Amino acid sequence: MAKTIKQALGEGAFRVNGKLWIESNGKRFFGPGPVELLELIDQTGSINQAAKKMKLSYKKAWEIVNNLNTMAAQPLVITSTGGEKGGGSTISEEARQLISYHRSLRERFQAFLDKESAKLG
Amino acid sequence: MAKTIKQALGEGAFRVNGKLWIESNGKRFFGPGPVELLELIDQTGSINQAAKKMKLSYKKAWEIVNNLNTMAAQPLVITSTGGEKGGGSTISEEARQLISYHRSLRERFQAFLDKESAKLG
DNA sequence: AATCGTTATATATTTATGGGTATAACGAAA
DNA sequence: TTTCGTTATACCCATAAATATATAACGATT
Repeated sequence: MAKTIKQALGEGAFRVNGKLWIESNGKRFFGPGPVELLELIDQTGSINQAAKKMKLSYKKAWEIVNNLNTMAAQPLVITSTGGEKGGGSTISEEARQLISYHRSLRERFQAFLDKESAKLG
Repeated sequence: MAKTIKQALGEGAFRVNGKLWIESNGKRFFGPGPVELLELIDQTGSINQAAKKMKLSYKKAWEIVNNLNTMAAQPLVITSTGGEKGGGSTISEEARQLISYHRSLRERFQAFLDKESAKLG
Protein backbone atom coordinates (compact mmCIF):
# COMPACT_ATOMS: atom_id res chain seq x y z
CA MET A 1 0.00 0.00 0.00
CA ALA A 2 1.39 3.36 -1.04
CA LYS A 3 1.96 5.96 1.62
CA THR A 4 0.12 9.24 1.16
CA ILE A 5 1.41 12.78 1.56
CA LYS A 6 -0.89 13.18 4.54
CA GLN A 7 0.75 10.21 6.23
CA ALA A 8 4.15 11.74 5.65
CA LEU A 9 3.20 15.14 7.00
CA GLY A 10 0.86 14.11 9.79
CA GLU A 11 -1.94 16.27 11.10
CA GLY A 12 0.12 19.44 11.54
CA ALA A 13 -1.12 22.66 9.95
CA PHE A 14 0.94 22.27 6.81
CA ARG A 15 0.30 24.61 3.91
CA VAL A 16 1.89 25.82 0.71
CA ASN A 17 3.24 29.32 0.90
CA GLY A 18 5.54 31.48 -1.19
CA LYS A 19 6.75 34.82 -2.38
CA LEU A 20 6.31 36.65 -5.65
CA TRP A 21 8.14 39.55 -7.22
CA ILE A 22 8.83 41.22 -10.54
CA GLU A 23 12.41 40.99 -11.72
CA SER A 24 14.52 42.30 -14.55
CA ASN A 25 17.56 40.41 -15.74
CA GLY A 26 17.39 38.30 -12.61
CA LYS A 27 17.49 41.29 -10.28
CA ARG A 28 14.56 41.63 -7.93
CA PHE A 29 12.64 44.75 -8.68
CA PHE A 30 9.21 44.88 -7.18
CA GLY A 31 7.80 42.99 -4.20
CA PRO A 32 5.50 43.42 -1.22
CA GLY A 33 7.97 45.67 0.64
CA PRO A 34 8.29 48.27 -2.11
CA VAL A 35 4.53 48.23 -2.65
CA GLU A 36 3.85 49.03 0.99
CA LEU A 37 6.50 51.71 0.95
CA LEU A 38 5.05 53.36 -2.15
CA GLU A 39 1.60 53.39 -0.61
CA LEU A 40 2.90 54.99 2.57
CA ILE A 41 4.87 57.59 0.62
CA ASP A 42 1.63 58.37 -1.18
CA GLN A 43 -0.19 58.75 2.11
CA THR A 44 2.44 60.74 3.99
CA GLY A 45 4.16 62.68 1.22
CA SER A 46 7.55 61.75 2.68
CA ILE A 47 10.03 58.90 2.40
CA ASN A 48 11.10 59.62 5.95
CA GLN A 49 7.65 59.31 7.49
CA ALA A 50 6.80 56.29 5.36
CA ALA A 51 9.95 54.57 6.63
CA LYS A 52 9.00 55.27 10.22
CA LYS A 53 5.54 53.79 9.75
CA MET A 54 7.11 50.66 8.29
CA LYS A 55 9.70 50.64 11.09
CA LEU A 56 12.38 50.78 8.43
CA SER A 57 15.57 52.79 8.56
CA TYR A 58 15.47 55.82 6.29
CA LYS A 59 18.54 54.51 4.54
CA LYS A 60 16.87 51.23 3.68
CA ALA A 61 13.78 53.03 2.47
CA TRP A 62 15.86 55.34 0.32
CA GLU A 63 17.70 52.39 -1.20
CA ILE A 64 14.39 50.82 -2.16
CA VAL A 65 13.20 54.07 -3.73
CA ASN A 66 16.48 54.55 -5.54
CA ASN A 67 16.37 51.00 -6.86
CA LEU A 68 12.80 51.44 -8.10
CA ASN A 69 13.61 54.68 -9.88
CA THR A 70 16.80 53.30 -11.39
CA MET A 71 15.24 50.15 -12.82
CA ALA A 72 11.92 51.48 -14.03
CA ALA A 73 11.67 53.31 -17.34
CA GLN A 74 9.84 56.15 -15.63
CA PRO A 75 10.49 57.38 -12.09
CA LEU A 76 8.06 55.90 -9.58
CA VAL A 77 8.86 58.34 -6.80
CA ILE A 78 9.34 62.06 -7.41
CA THR A 79 11.46 63.64 -4.70
CA SER A 80 12.23 67.26 -3.88
CA THR A 81 14.55 68.80 -1.33
CA GLY A 82 14.30 72.10 0.48
CA GLY A 83 11.34 74.43 0.61
CA GLU A 84 8.89 75.34 3.32
CA LYS A 85 8.45 71.84 4.61
CA GLY A 86 11.98 70.76 3.86
CA GLY A 87 10.98 68.79 0.80
CA GLY A 88 8.95 65.66 0.24
CA SER A 89 8.02 62.93 -2.19
CA THR A 90 5.10 61.86 -4.31
CA ILE A 91 4.48 58.77 -6.40
CA SER A 92 3.94 58.79 -10.14
CA GLU A 93 1.02 57.53 -12.18
CA GLU A 94 3.23 54.63 -13.29
CA ALA A 95 3.69 53.69 -9.63
CA ARG A 96 -0.08 53.57 -9.16
CA GLN A 97 -0.38 51.28 -12.16
CA LEU A 98 2.24 48.94 -10.76
CA ILE A 99 0.64 48.88 -7.32
CA SER A 100 -2.72 48.07 -8.89
CA TYR A 101 -1.24 45.30 -11.02
CA HIS A 102 0.65 43.86 -8.08
CA ARG A 103 -2.48 43.80 -5.96
CA SER A 104 -4.39 41.76 -8.51
CA LEU A 105 -1.36 39.54 -9.05
CA ARG A 106 -1.21 38.76 -5.36
CA GLU A 107 -4.87 37.86 -5.32
CA ARG A 108 -4.34 35.34 -8.09
CA PHE A 109 -1.28 33.99 -6.29
CA GLN A 110 -3.21 33.62 -3.05
CA ALA A 111 -5.87 31.64 -4.87
CA PHE A 112 -3.13 29.40 -6.25
CA LEU A 113 -1.67 28.87 -2.77
CA ASP A 114 -5.05 28.11 -1.23
CA LYS A 115 -5.84 25.59 -3.92
CA GLU A 116 -2.50 23.83 -3.44
CA SER A 117 -2.75 23.91 0.34
CA ALA A 118 -6.11 22.20 0.16
CA LYS A 119 -4.38 19.19 -1.38
CA LEU A 120 -2.29 18.75 1.75
CA GLY A 121 -5.17 18.74 4.22
CA MET B 1 -4.85 58.96 -20.89
CA ALA B 2 -3.92 56.24 -18.44
CA LYS B 3 -0.36 55.03 -18.32
CA THR B 4 0.17 51.30 -18.90
CA ILE B 5 2.33 48.89 -16.97
CA LYS B 6 4.48 48.51 -20.04
CA GLN B 7 5.14 52.22 -20.07
CA ALA B 8 6.15 52.09 -16.44
CA LEU B 9 8.50 49.18 -16.89
CA GLY B 10 9.87 49.97 -20.31
CA GLU B 11 11.20 47.38 -22.70
CA GLY B 12 13.45 45.57 -20.21
CA ALA B 13 13.13 41.81 -19.81
CA PHE B 14 10.77 41.99 -16.86
CA ARG B 15 9.10 38.86 -15.62
CA VAL B 16 7.24 37.53 -12.61
CA ASN B 17 9.23 35.14 -10.49
CA GLY B 18 8.89 33.64 -7.03
CA LYS B 19 9.57 30.93 -4.51
CA LEU B 20 7.38 28.21 -3.08
CA TRP B 21 7.67 26.04 -0.03
CA ILE B 22 5.64 23.92 2.37
CA GLU B 23 5.42 25.29 5.89
CA SER B 24 4.05 24.25 9.25
CA ASN B 25 3.00 26.84 11.80
CA GLY B 26 4.84 29.49 9.81
CA LYS B 27 8.11 27.59 9.84
CA ARG B 28 9.55 26.70 6.46
CA PHE B 29 9.69 22.98 6.03
CA PHE B 30 10.19 21.85 2.50
CA GLY B 31 11.70 23.67 -0.48
CA PRO B 32 13.93 23.11 -3.51
CA GLY B 33 17.09 22.69 -1.41
CA PRO B 34 15.78 19.83 0.74
CA VAL B 35 14.33 18.15 -2.34
CA GLU B 36 17.67 18.14 -4.12
CA LEU B 37 19.40 16.91 -0.98
CA LEU B 38 16.95 14.04 -0.54
CA GLU B 39 17.42 12.99 -4.13
CA LEU B 40 21.18 12.98 -3.76
CA ILE B 41 21.01 11.04 -0.50
CA ASP B 42 18.89 8.51 -2.37
CA GLN B 43 21.49 8.29 -5.15
CA THR B 44 24.61 8.17 -2.99
CA GLY B 45 23.37 6.51 0.18
CA SER B 46 25.18 9.09 2.27
CA ILE B 47 24.45 12.54 3.67
CA ASN B 48 28.14 13.29 3.43
CA GLN B 49 28.47 12.53 -0.26
CA ALA B 50 25.17 14.23 -1.07
CA ALA B 51 26.43 17.39 0.65
CA LYS B 52 29.64 17.30 -1.40
CA LYS B 53 27.72 17.00 -4.66
CA MET B 54 25.60 20.00 -3.67
CA LYS B 55 28.74 21.85 -2.54
CA LEU B 56 27.17 22.15 0.88
CA SER B 57 28.92 21.74 4.19
CA TYR B 58 28.07 18.48 5.93
CA LYS B 59 26.89 20.53 8.86
CA LYS B 60 24.36 22.43 6.78
CA ALA B 61 23.17 19.24 5.12
CA TRP B 62 22.73 17.54 8.47
CA GLU B 63 20.73 20.49 9.77
CA ILE B 64 18.36 20.19 6.82
CA VAL B 65 17.96 16.46 7.38
CA ASN B 66 17.40 16.96 11.09
CA ASN B 67 14.80 19.63 10.43
CA LEU B 68 12.95 17.40 7.97
CA ASN B 69 12.89 14.46 10.35
CA THR B 70 11.85 16.61 13.29
CA MET B 71 8.93 18.28 11.55
CA ALA B 72 7.51 15.41 9.55
CA ALA B 73 5.27 12.84 11.17
CA GLN B 74 7.41 10.05 9.76
CA PRO B 75 11.20 10.22 9.29
CA LEU B 76 12.20 11.13 5.75
CA VAL B 77 15.82 10.09 6.11
CA ILE B 78 16.84 6.91 7.90
CA THR B 79 20.42 7.12 9.13
CA SER B 80 22.75 4.52 10.55
CA THR B 81 26.22 4.82 12.00
CA GLY B 82 29.06 2.33 12.06
CA GLY B 83 29.34 -0.89 10.13
CA GLU B 84 31.45 -1.96 7.22
CA LYS B 85 31.08 1.25 5.29
CA GLY B 86 30.90 3.46 8.34
CA GLY B 87 27.19 3.89 8.08
CA GLY B 88 24.90 5.65 5.63
CA SER B 89 21.46 7.00 4.95
CA THR B 90 18.41 6.12 2.92
CA ILE B 91 15.20 7.99 2.27
CA SER B 92 11.76 6.74 3.26
CA GLU B 93 8.71 6.06 1.14
CA GLU B 94 7.16 9.21 2.61
CA ALA B 95 10.12 11.20 1.32
CA ARG B 96 9.53 9.85 -2.18
CA GLN B 97 5.90 10.90 -1.97
CA LEU B 98 6.87 14.41 -0.95
CA ILE B 99 9.46 14.70 -3.70
CA SER B 100 6.91 13.58 -6.25
CA TYR B 101 4.30 16.02 -4.99
CA HIS B 102 6.80 18.86 -4.91
CA ARG B 103 7.83 18.19 -8.49
CA SER B 104 4.29 18.46 -9.77
CA LEU B 105 3.68 21.48 -7.56
CA ARG B 106 6.63 23.27 -9.12
CA GLU B 107 5.38 22.52 -12.59
CA ARG B 108 2.04 24.13 -11.80
CA PHE B 109 3.82 27.08 -10.22
CA GLN B 110 6.03 27.54 -13.27
CA ALA B 111 2.95 27.60 -15.47
CA PHE B 112 1.46 30.27 -13.22
CA LEU B 113 4.64 32.36 -13.45
CA ASP B 114 4.81 32.05 -17.22
CA LYS B 115 1.19 33.08 -17.57
CA GLU B 116 1.69 36.13 -15.38
CA SER B 117 4.95 37.08 -17.06
CA ALA B 118 3.22 37.09 -20.42
CA LYS B 119 1.03 39.93 -19.17
CA LEU B 120 4.06 42.15 -18.69
CA GLY B 121 5.44 41.77 -22.19
C1' DA C 1 20.37 85.65 7.19
C1' DA C 2 18.05 82.12 10.12
C1' DT C 3 14.88 78.25 10.37
C1' DC C 4 12.77 74.01 9.18
C1' DG C 5 12.14 68.95 7.88
C1' DT C 6 13.39 66.63 4.19
C1' DT C 7 16.52 64.23 0.75
C1' DA C 8 21.02 62.30 0.00
C1' DT C 9 25.29 60.07 1.46
C1' DA C 10 29.21 58.26 4.12
C1' DT C 11 30.90 55.74 7.92
C1' DA C 12 30.86 52.71 11.80
C1' DT C 13 28.70 49.21 14.57
C1' DT C 14 26.03 45.47 15.53
C1' DT C 15 23.78 41.20 14.11
C1' DA C 16 22.92 37.05 11.43
C1' DT C 17 24.52 33.48 8.48
C1' DG C 18 27.45 30.09 6.64
C1' DG C 19 31.74 27.71 6.63
C1' DG C 20 35.77 25.61 8.66
C1' DT C 21 37.75 22.69 11.90
C1' DA C 22 37.94 19.29 15.36
C1' DT C 23 36.33 15.28 17.70
C1' DA C 24 33.53 11.52 19.61
C1' DA C 25 30.57 7.53 18.71
C1' DC C 26 29.27 3.90 15.95
C1' DG C 27 29.56 -1.15 14.39
C1' DA C 28 30.64 -4.66 10.76
C1' DA C 29 34.63 -6.87 8.93
C1' DA C 30 39.30 -8.34 8.82
C1' DT D 1 41.28 -5.14 18.68
C1' DT D 2 42.25 -2.38 14.75
C1' DT D 3 40.41 -0.15 10.68
C1' DC D 4 37.13 2.40 8.01
C1' DG D 5 33.79 6.15 6.45
C1' DT D 6 29.94 7.69 8.27
C1' DT D 7 26.75 10.17 11.61
C1' DA D 8 26.43 13.58 15.21
C1' DT D 9 27.88 17.73 17.68
C1' DA D 10 30.51 21.64 19.56
C1' DC D 11 33.21 25.71 18.85
C1' DC D 12 35.30 29.53 16.45
C1' DC D 13 35.91 32.65 12.56
C1' DA D 14 34.90 35.23 8.30
C1' DT D 15 31.91 37.43 5.47
C1' DA D 16 27.57 39.63 4.57
C1' DA D 17 23.48 42.08 5.87
C1' DA D 18 20.85 45.01 8.63
C1' DT D 19 21.03 48.91 11.66
C1' DA D 20 22.69 53.16 13.86
C1' DT D 21 24.93 57.53 13.73
C1' DA D 22 26.47 61.70 11.66
C1' DT D 23 26.44 65.34 8.31
C1' DA D 24 25.84 68.09 4.07
C1' DA D 25 22.61 70.15 0.79
C1' DC D 26 18.38 71.96 -0.33
C1' DG D 27 15.01 76.05 -0.86
C1' DA D 28 10.59 78.40 0.45
C1' DT D 29 9.20 81.12 4.37
C1' DT D 30 9.94 84.34 7.93
